[in-house]
Amino acid sequence: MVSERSLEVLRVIVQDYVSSREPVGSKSIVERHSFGVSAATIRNDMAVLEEEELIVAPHTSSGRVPTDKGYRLFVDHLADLKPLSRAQRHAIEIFLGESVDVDDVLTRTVRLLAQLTHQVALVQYPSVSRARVRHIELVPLSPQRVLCVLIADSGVVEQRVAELPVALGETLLNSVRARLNGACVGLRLGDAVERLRGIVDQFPESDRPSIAALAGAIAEQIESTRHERLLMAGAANLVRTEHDFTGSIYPVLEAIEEQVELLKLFGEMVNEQHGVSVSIGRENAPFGLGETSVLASGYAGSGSGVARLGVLGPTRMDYSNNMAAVRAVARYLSRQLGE
Amino acid sequence: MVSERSLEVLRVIVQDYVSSREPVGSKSIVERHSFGVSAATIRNDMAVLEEEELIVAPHTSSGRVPTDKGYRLFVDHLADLKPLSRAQRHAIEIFLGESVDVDDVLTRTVRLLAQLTHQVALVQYPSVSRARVRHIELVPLSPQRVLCVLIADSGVVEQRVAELPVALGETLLNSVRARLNGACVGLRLGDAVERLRGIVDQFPESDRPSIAALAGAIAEQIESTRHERLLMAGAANLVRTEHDFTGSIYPVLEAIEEQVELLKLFGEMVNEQHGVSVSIGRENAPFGLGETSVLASGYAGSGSGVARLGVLGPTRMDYSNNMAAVRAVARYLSRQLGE
DNA sequence: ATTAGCAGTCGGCTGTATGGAGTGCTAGCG
DNA sequence: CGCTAGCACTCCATACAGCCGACTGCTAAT
Repeated sequence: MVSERSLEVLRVIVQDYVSSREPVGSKSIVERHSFGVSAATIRNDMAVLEEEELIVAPHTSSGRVPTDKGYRLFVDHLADLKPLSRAQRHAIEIFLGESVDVDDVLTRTVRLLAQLTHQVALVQYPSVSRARVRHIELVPLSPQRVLCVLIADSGVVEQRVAELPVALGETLLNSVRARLNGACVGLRLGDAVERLRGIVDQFPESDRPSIAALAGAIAEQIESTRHERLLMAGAANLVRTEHDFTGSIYPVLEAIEEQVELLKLFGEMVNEQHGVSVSIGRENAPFGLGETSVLASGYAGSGSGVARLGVLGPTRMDYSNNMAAVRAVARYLSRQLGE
Repeated sequence: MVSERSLEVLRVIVQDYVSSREPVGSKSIVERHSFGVSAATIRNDMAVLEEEELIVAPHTSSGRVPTDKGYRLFVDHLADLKPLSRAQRHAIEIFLGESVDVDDVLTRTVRLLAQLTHQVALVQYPSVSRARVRHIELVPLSPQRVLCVLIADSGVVEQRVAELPVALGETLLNSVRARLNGACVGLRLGDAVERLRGIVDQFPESDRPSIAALAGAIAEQIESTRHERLLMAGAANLVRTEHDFTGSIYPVLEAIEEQVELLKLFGEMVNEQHGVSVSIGRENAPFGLGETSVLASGYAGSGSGVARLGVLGPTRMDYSNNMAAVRAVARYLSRQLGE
């Protein structure tokens, strides 16, 4: 039904439409590509593609535009990820190589990705549910307020202030610190939460309320790291591509800032460890992103535990280039964090 | 030259233009406000205002629009900061009251401010140059890598990994930690940097390279906190007001993401401790923000040291409301951090 | 000083004509 | 049977003309 050449036609329609932003007609196809057949033949092929709902004509007599289904076929079978240019690889090395800590490397990564793809870039903080506790530090701020610092082996540092109902002396605090570290270091964060509950009972009754407050604060910290965060960069790029949206980009930006829907989407997308997942157009409608495409890839932090990164942009985007960029950055980031 | 009534006319022109987005004519003024004079009289006043370059007519025969100079006069002499509504005050209390740490309170603040003003909100991290060292923690990650955590009394926590040329044993690390804390706790961050240099000499020669690496990492951390950061929220609001810009909002969003120019602008704006500073339109041209206005106010973190927060939006914005919101949020934030 | 009236200007909207791009269809060719 | 050339048709985009309405500036009268 759909001949080999028809698919080739679909490919060039996607490519030309992405680069020119104009519906592409049969004539311009034979001009720009050497199919060795005439425009009329291409038209027949296009009729087949339209029959299959892979392309559509915005108006009775205008060129054709890929449908969501067309893009889907393109990324699944037609797109060849062109490797990044030497300059681009170099930029990744240089730019990410200078990072000093986890926050820094993620901030740099998200900016870099926005620059490489010219889209909105998103990086999820490493999920630490499977990371392990490296160290717990308690710092008295005032007699009844203690800053709890939790350091995970992924390099992530969480902080929180605990309010104590009863003041704790310095020696007791030291004892608590030692006990906490002894019990929790090396545990997965999830397991640490349970262990924390048992610790309270090991202290004299009078101190328990305060120690319970401390343990509770740390448990909350661990929970809050599950409460995942997202870094964003390149919002300006969305504005640049505003013409590609039928309505306003306002709800899109809102959804991005809101984060929660986006995190859900990320969660559903990435399943395989490697490889870039693509979610196109209406597939994202439940998330208020019906006119956007999202590319995502998992990356592995050192404490294992997989997090995601990717880009978001109009359905009409350069999938080949962007998929390659996402893949490369994800790989490099995994390597960087693994060290 | 400019009569009392002329100024009143300017005021209503600003107000009406802001709320209607349409150039305002003499007729609509006498309809909507009770000046007790006719449209022709208003026209005479408007001629004076135009003479003074406080308003301008986009086309030969259309209503008038305030100029940058007109807005300036308005905010300096005509605007009355209407106090926030009871509901708004309540929202601030509720929303910020739940915060658990400095990062959290700033994130909430910037979102709140964006919501109250319907503009892009900006919050600068508390400058800690005058904050004091509360605690330094060293956590070995591997024999030659140590995570340095620096806790300031403003509640800010900085982290960085130091690479050691030679491994340090646990006891030595403990000794270094004690020495560092003994020397630096209580010092202003700026002073701590100098003190760090002297410490290296107190250890045996063989260990000095590694200890120098540690001290260097901490010194760098302190420096990097000067390297100021900005939180942003409400980018979607900028898109909503896109019509108010003659060109694209692309360069505006870019400037915001870039941060550096914006930080300069913030730095130049806020001088007095209290009160909201306003920078209007072309006054911001050197920063690539010639069509935007920026409202800013200082706020005081606990460790003293003043940082800024504010909003950015099109010149045509509701100055009265937004100045009130910025002032209220700055005050509340100062109080919150002061506790 | 204020007002009423009037002429003049210009933006924005509507309706019409035109050019051009692209399609679908059909008949003919290898 | 696939491919091609040609043709009639559709519809968008643009330009242009004309009209309406809003507003101003000016002048003369109060």
